[in-house]
Amino acid sequence: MPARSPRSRRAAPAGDARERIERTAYQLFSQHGIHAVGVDTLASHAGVAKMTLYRHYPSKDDLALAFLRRREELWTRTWLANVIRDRTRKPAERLLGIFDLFDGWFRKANYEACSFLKTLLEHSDPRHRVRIAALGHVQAIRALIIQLAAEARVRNPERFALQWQMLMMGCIVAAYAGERDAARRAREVGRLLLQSEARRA
Amino acid sequence: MPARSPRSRRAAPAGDARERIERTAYQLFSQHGIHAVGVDTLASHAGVAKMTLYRHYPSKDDLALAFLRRREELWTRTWLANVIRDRTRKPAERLLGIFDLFDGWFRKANYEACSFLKTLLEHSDPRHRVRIAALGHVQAIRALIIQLAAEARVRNPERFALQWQMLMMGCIVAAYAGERDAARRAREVGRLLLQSEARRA
DNA sequence: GCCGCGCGATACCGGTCGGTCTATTTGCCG
DNA sequence: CGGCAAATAGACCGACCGGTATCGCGCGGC
Repeated sequence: MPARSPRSRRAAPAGDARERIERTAYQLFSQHGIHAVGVDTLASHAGVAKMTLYRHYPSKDDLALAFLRRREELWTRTWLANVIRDRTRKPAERLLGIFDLFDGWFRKANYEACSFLKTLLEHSDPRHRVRIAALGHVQAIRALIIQLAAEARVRNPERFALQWQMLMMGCIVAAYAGERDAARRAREVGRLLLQSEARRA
Repeated sequence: MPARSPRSRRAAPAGDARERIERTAYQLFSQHGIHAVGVDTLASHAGVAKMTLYRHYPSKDDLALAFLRRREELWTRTWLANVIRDRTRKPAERLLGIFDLFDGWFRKANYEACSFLKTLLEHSDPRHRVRIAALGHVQAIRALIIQLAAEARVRNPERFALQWQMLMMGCIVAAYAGERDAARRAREVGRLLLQSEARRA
């Protein structure tokens, strides 16, 4: 239990509103982007008064930040990282498995692309908090790949990870442009990259 | 001369406003995205009355369409396609030259990323005219790559072009995320892809 | 020399934006 | 039971959204 405050407050109903808000923000923001969803829409979809929303989050930007954090928790950590590690113990296969995972993702009916990229692209001001946060989440994914690359005993994990992530981002965008086989095609390139970078221990 | 209408109209001052509008739209839309720029901002930056703007373009969407067309003319055709063809006659070098060109682009002070991708990502409705147009422009780029790939006698030009374009888009996004060497890293992967796909005649 | 039209300026339209305020209800706690 | 915190609905704010209407000016063609 996440220690609501110095002194224990409500028990059952409390936190319920906050959770509904954040869940709704996750759905709407990830599907339509942040700019495209107004706070009124958000509050009504969450079944919550606007004032309740503003009690929990000082501004829409803060809510956007919370959305990105949740996205990292659900998408990056729970979905990407964990599933990849559960699939196989062979590091190279784990890297390639990213694209197998992507393949299923791309075929979802309402494929929403990567929220971090969408957020990044829709905030042109480099000093904006939300953009900076999105950037951090992109780098968190890179950190993950660096680790996998190191386990795969790649020559230069940092460089490799940058290239691998470019492949990932490229196929995410390609899939959003309607290319159904983007993941498979990216996987083929990934295999090439892996072959050229791998060194036997 | 583009045949202004059935009967000749004004000579010198006419079309001036239209040109200013479109040039301003190009600057502002490519830098900040379409949603982020309002028509009032646009008109005032162009030094034009709002009504003049609406006389030339029925709606903001139509102006956005014109912006994308201009982007294809200036960016895709004039910059990308022509420069690539002028650099060398060797098809494989032309393909790799894309990333050399990108390298300079990424280092521009106000690097604005790819307008087609940004437009695509900020329109989630797949039936929206502007999104569909952006998609068309992305495919125009692919057509260009397919041609270069065919000239390079690649095994499967369509598949190759899709993979090559994923590399391009991936490094465009990576550069937007602040990765200064994205073009060089993408070029390395491109060389791998080229080596594996090339067949000697 | 006058008419027409492209243009600029400005006010306006209904709607939505992010954000605030108030008055009221609800429900847990000591 | 009384008090307090959380949540509610809804009005309200100034600003801006895309888009329209009106009017007056200046210039070019007949």
